Formats: sequence, C-alpha cells, structure tokens
Amino acid sequence: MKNIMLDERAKRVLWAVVESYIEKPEPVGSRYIMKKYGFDVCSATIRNIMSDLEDEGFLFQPHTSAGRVPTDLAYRFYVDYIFEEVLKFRSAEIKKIIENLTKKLRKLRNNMNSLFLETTQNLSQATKYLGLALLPETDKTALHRIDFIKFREDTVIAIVVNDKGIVKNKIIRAIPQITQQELNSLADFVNSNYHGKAFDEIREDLLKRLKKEKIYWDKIISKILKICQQALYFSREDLYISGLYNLMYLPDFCDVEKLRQIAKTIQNRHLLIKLFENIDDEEEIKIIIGEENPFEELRNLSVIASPYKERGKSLGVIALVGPKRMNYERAIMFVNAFAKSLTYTLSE
Amino acid sequence: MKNIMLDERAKRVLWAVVESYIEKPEPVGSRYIMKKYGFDVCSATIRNIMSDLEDEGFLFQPHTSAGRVPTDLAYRFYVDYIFEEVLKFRSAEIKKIIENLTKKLRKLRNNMNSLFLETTQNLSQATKYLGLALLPETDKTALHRIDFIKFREDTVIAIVVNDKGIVKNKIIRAIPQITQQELNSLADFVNSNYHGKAFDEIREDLLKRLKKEKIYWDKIISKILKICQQALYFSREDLYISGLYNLMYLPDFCDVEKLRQIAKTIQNRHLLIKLFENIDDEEEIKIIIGEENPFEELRNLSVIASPYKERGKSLGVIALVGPKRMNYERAIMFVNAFAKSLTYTLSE
DNA sequence: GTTAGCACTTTAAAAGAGGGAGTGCTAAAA
DNA sequence: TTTTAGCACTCCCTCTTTTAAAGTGCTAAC
Repeated sequence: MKNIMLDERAKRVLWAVVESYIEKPEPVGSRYIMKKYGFDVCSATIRNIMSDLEDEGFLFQPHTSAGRVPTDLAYRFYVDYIFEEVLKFRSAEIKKIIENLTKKLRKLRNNMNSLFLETTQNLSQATKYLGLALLPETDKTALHRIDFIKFREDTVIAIVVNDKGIVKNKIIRAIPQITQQELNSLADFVNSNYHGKAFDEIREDLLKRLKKEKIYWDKIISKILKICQQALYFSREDLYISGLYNLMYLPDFCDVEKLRQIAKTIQNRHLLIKLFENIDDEEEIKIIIGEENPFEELRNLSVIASPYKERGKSLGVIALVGPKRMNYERAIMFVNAFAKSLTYTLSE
Repeated sequence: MKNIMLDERAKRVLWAVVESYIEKPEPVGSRYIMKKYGFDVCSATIRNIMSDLEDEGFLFQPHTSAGRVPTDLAYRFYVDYIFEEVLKFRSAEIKKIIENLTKKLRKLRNNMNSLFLETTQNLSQATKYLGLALLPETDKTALHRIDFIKFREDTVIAIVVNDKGIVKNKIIRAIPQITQQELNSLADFVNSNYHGKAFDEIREDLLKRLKKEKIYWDKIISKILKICQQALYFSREDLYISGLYNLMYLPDFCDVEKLRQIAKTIQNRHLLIKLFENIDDEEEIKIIIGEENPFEELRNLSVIASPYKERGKSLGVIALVGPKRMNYERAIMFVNAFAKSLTYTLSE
C-alpha cells in the first residue's frame, strides 16, 4: 500500500483535507486546514505536505493557485482509515438505528414487497442518497409451492412461491394437449417431493431424473419435466430503487450534463443488478469508490453495499449510491445498520 | 370559445407562431413569420396581429423587444386545429406504425409484462418523450383462477390470475386455524362459481352471500368470505414508465432546477396513476396541455393519452408525457397508433 | 526542517460596451 | 379603415475589462 510511505503528520493532513471537502465541496487551502484542525505548524509547511500528497496521487489541484481536492485514492485512504472506527465507536448509534428500523420492518415481515420498499425508502430518506435493495436470488431460497395454470391453448403460467413468501410467475409455451388435471398432478408431484428444497437443487434433481428415466418414459414426460425445470429458474430482476431525486438535489450534481448522466445510469436496472450480483458475499460491507467501479457509468459515484442474511447465508444486498464526496461515516453506519435490521427481520 | 373572435388571418399567424416555436424553442418574430410562411403583408401588419393575439391571451412576450412565445391557450388552439387533420390525412402513416408495432407485440401476446414494457419503450424511443402505460384495472378484467396458499401460521397468500394472464398476489392476515385443505376447497368454490366473471361482480356477489347467509353460517365462514372478498380487490398500481432520460435530454429542460423537478414528478408513481385513472374513457385521445392539468406538478408538461380496449370496453391507457412545446402532430399519431395496436393485440 | 514574506496565478463576480433582434409608434399611402 | 415604411427605442446576449479574493510556490532567513 502506498500510504505506508506517508508519515503520521501527512496522514493527518490528508485526512483533514478529505473531511473538509466532504463537508463542503470547495477546494481546500493550506491555511484553512492549519487553523481548523489546529496544526501547530504554519501554512507553508502544510503547503509542502500537500504538494507531496499531490505527487503521491492523493490530491488534485483544479488549477495552480487553487486549493486541493481529494482524488479517489484519498477517499480510499479516508475510508480505510475510518472504517473500523465507525463500526467500533459508533456502535451505540448503529444499535439505535437498527432498533428503530426493526420495529418498523417487523410488521412487514410477511410481505417482502413492502418490506424492501420500506427499507430502501428509509435508507434514502435518512442519507439523502440513493437507496437500493436486491431481493433474495430465487436460487438461494427454497420452494414453498408451485402451481401450474393452463392459460390458453398453448400457454401455461407457472406460479412459484418461495419460502420468503415471494411470488414469481413465468409464462411457458407448453404442449397443447396437456390438461389442467395433468398440470395439477405435476404440481402435486413437485410440491410433495420438493417443498422446502432449494431451487437449484430441485432443478439439478429434475435433470437427473430426466436423464435417467428418459429411456423408459415417453417424450411427453420428458417435455413436462423440462417445462418444470424451466419454471423453476428465475433470473435476477427484482431491484428496489428509491430516491433518485435525492441524488439529483446534491450540490455534487449541479449541472445539466451530470444530472442527465445520473438519471440515465440509475434508470439502467440491468447495470445495477449486474453490479450487485457481483458483490462479494464474504465482505460485511463493500465500498466501491469512483474509479474502482467495474462499470464505466458508475465511476463518478460511490457505492456502499452490505449483504443481508438468514442463518449466516447471504440472500441479497442493500446498498447506497452517492457522490464520491459522500459522508462515508454516516453512510457506512446506515448501510450496516439497515442490513443487520433486515437480517434480524428475516431470521425472526 | 375565444378563438371565434379571431379572423382567418390571425388564426394563420397564431398557427405559424406555434409551429415555429415547436420547431425551435426561441421567441418568434414578426419578420420571420412573414417570410417563412409567405404572408403577403408586411411585418408591421403581422406585428399588429401578434399584438392583438397577445391581448387575447394567445401569445406572451418574455420582454418588450423580444419575439413572442405561445401560451397554453395557443397550444390548445393549435391542437384543436390540427387534431382532426392528423387523424385524417396521416392515416397511412398511422397504419404503418400500427402494422409494425402489432407485428412486434403479437409475439408477446401471452405475456402482459413484456407486452407493456415493449410498448412503452417503443413509444418513448419513437417520440423521445416519456412513454407510459397503465395496466388493465383488475376490476375490469375477469377472474381466470384464484389460489390460496397457506404461508405461515397466520398468513395466507392469495394468487389471482385474470383473463389477461396477469398474475397478482395479496398477503392476507388470516385466521390461524384454517388449513391448506380448507383453503383449497375455498379456491375450488370460487373458481368453479366465478371463473370468467368480472372481479367487481364477484365481490358484489360475495357480499350478497355474506349478508344473506350470515345468520345460518357460522362466524368462520363469514370471515373466510371476507378474506376472499379482500383477496379479489386490487388497487391500481401497475404503471409502466419508460424513457425518463429522453425527457431530460430535451432543450426544454435545460436547467438544473427543471431537471430536478421533472425527475421528482416522474418518480411519483402515485401521482401519475391518479392522473391516468381519471382519464375520461369516452374520449379516443385525451390531450392535457400545461395548466389544464389537475396536478400542479405536471403543469409545465403536456400529456397525451389514449385508452386501449377489448371488445369496445376500455381497459387502461397508454400515454406520452412531454414538454408543452411538444411535436403534437407526431405525438398524437404515435399515441393513437400505439393504443390501436394494443387494442388489436389484446383482442386477437 | 520550518517560517515569514511576497510575487504570481487563476477564478469568480462585477461592470461596461457593442451589436442584434425585434418591437411600438407615427405618419403617410392605399 | 387598413396597411406600410421608417425609425427610435428596449432589452438581452456576448464579449471584454476590471477588480478582489483565495491560494499557491518560491526564496531567504530562522
């Protein structure tokens, strides 16, 4: 890591610059830092340090004779610096947030839709950034029940309820001869054999059956099993997004081009889903700052995401999207607290 | 109507000003009008006419010595003027649009979700405004099938499929004692008695039963019927919205405050749903220009909406939201064509 | 290594100048 | 009575200039 090369004083200066800039989005000068953060060296010394920090890639000068602005590297330094502290020293506050939210969410425990809507709305409301939540991936949940409904001559609607109470449906082009009776017994078959089993397991097992019994059973059966398999696969598409206009009211996005860009990016659900699918489940809180983002379109934003879990297994993530000049302290607290609260609510 | 007071020439001038302004959003001058529209009077005369039009409330001058800009009244005049003509003289074009879209939609006939998504996306794409579609109100559709699924001790999920193949579900807090068996027979009862019947009818009929048989049947039954009734009511919430960023790239919304306002308004789904619920079903195409809008937030926008139908009965609306300075001709064509195409697709 | 001092840079805001587009008015012509 | 020609006037937009403020970088002394 680069910041090993910085001495303690330089770190303090860097930290101060980032904090100042987060507070107010204006280039930070040496005198300001000296006074506000009580350095007992004169501004020229700070100036030298800042110049060094610029050489190291932590600060950036919009033009000679302006103050300095943090680079992504500086935010990364700042976040790494405060991260542990936030979770440790702010635990009381975090606890409070968790308690308040959990109280609200408990009532919505049975209704995932409202639960996640409420969560993202509260998250956005509290932070003034964009709140996001990705619903549990169906494959990581278990089957509660499936129903097949013959809709038109050649169409079957498969309705699947998972153990979270999330209802999903899939339109399937089916063999015309099949009757509702037959579909009912198919559903019975699946429900009695696979209730409570994970979706990916079920699909795998069906595949096995398909291979094994293909020789004995007729074509219709194998086709039906295929339909069934198809009915149990859902790509990830349920993303809750709240508070776009909160983002748009920030001083960081105060020109027309930026606003348009943001709106375009955030409306691109696929992009966001792809991003959050890739969030590493191992990490408790994942922070992606600007250029670190794998997606071009999100490189002038920061993302803070945290998985929510059930019995230790992560189901999905909730996240905050804001400017790079984000109040990371507050943001980390809230994302952490909200993810925990969701985890509690779902595990109760 | 006020414009009865205008003579033919004044109307031509007014029409020209609106058309010019729609073409390019800059105050329109008298000389420009004279030359471009081949008036054989001199600019001073046009000037006098424009001054009269201003007195009548059709035009507005940003400041003395600027050209004139149309008021909402002028747009209304313009739209009333071109409306009939568009549908009459552009019918070939409209037919073409209908054909192309219908070809695309036909494949999605069984999947309402994709169908409406595709429709709004295409509508926005074609016009560069905001495309909207309100799904058929459940109450105006017929029951295809209902299922009750016992989810947790005190929770039942009602899953309803209507005759359009739209699946909706409702979480119901239920009496704890009820078993899945009982729920199944309840579903059987509803399905066999009410398949193909309109939702409002069914609810009404259930209510009648409830009143009539309350005395004989026990409390459980009446409670179940109540649950059932509840399960069959869905408030309107399915609105498809496409192309917010198209709106945001228009020159009409080229400052920060307007962009923020627009984003905030369009994110307000409830508002939009309320607006479109109130659209009069009688009219083939409803046009709401600026101040005519019942909702404050939408008063610097124009809305063009048209119901799509099935067997003469309107099911929902599709709409376009754009700036008041909208290309009404094109917009009317597209909304009209798209609504018709949806109507065909749903009636096939 | 740190400080004081000072010249220098750059921006942002204010002030001024000029040009252009378009109007309103008046008096004459149709 | 309506239309036209002519002209002064208004207002905005753009470009330039000025000024003040903030902050730097450098040098020489501590």
